[in-house]
Amino acid sequence: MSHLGYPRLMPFDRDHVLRTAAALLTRKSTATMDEVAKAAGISRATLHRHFAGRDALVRALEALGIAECEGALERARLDEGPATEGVRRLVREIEPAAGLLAFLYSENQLFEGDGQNAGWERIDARVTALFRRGQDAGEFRIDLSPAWLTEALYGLLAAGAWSVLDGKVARNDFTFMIAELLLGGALRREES
Amino acid sequence: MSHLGYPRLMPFDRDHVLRTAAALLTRKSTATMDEVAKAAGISRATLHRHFAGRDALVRALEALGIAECEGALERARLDEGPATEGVRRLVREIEPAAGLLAFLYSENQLFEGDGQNAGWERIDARVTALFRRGQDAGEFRIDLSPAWLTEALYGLLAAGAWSVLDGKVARNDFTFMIAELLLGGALRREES
DNA sequence: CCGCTGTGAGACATTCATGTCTCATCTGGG
DNA sequence: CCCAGATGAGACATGAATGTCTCACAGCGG
Repeated sequence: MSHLGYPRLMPFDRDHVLRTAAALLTRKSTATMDEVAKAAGISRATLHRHFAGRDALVRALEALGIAECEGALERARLDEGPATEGVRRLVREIEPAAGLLAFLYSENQLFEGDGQNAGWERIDARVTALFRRGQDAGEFRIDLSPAWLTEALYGLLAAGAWSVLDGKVARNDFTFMIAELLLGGALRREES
Repeated sequence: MSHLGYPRLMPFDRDHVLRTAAALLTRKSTATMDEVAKAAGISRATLHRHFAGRDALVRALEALGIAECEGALERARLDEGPATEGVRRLVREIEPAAGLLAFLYSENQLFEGDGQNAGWERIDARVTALFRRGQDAGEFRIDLSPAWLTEALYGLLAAGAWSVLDGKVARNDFTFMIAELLLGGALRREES
């Protein structure tokens, strides 16, 4: 597996580099530019040719995360049908990006003070609106604010992603666990 | 507020330093030793006299977090009464340490590979046992594993702590929000 | 065949946090 | 009063990551 015999010159694949970096930084948020480059199979020089520095790389990852989120929001069609099903679709669609989001979730603590990226605000607004719609429709309880439900969703996504990475839970259970806990909670229902 | 007129020599207060460091690192996880020292009102030299380095400081914070957790576990008396009330008591008791735990929660991603501190394993075991007891008693649903409920609790505690820091939710709602979401979920109940 | 473009490898300077050290000063006890 | 202990301030060396640069070479098109 180490070398395939062709240490040839690879053309630069921006998307591949970003996704590899996301996967690495999710596991090791302090990885150096050199480690990122090696993980992506390119040289540090090339990495630096395309991303001015670590900040630029993280910002590109943030943009990727925002794009993935907005794609998931579109595919989940949050405006259609019951809000409950919208939440389930959202969790399902966002699952592939959960690792990247978990990294950004812990990294974004640094962005306080300089006004966070407008992209996150738009995403927040759409998710919050979903929970508010569910409350107005009588599906969701009204004693938990939409803002908190949104933050709780993020926290559960990150917890789920890390739990999968640590092998504490099975990847196949990811969507079910998060959606079920967020929607129904831990308490057993009295079945009708 | 800047100077009280007495820039005198302060005796070293280990607990005060640790708690100040925890508060700072919760907001800015990359704070330098110099920033930690200034925040605690001591010189970098003194800080380094008592903590061999950043690793030692983080480890001391980890030990503090473990101690706070175990204290909360004791006070919550998880073995008494319904597991549901045990969860509520645990969240209430652990609230003062939530910021520190949120920091350690994101920092502990680094500890992978070298075998994490045995203290966390003990805490994990006690919390997991609480959820399992609730399942056995018929209080909690059985299609969500105790391990996931434990991880979800950590994730919600971190999300709650960061939300309070960001001013997105009120500090007074912390315990209620976390316990209610974890136990009951977002769905509205059919009241009897 | 030749030249252009982009890459890999590595050298190099710079920056920054860290860790160690010295020295002056303050505090408290004998 | 004087000495021991501990702190604050700052200088200094170290190491790591970063950012910049050069050079050789592979691919690709004319």
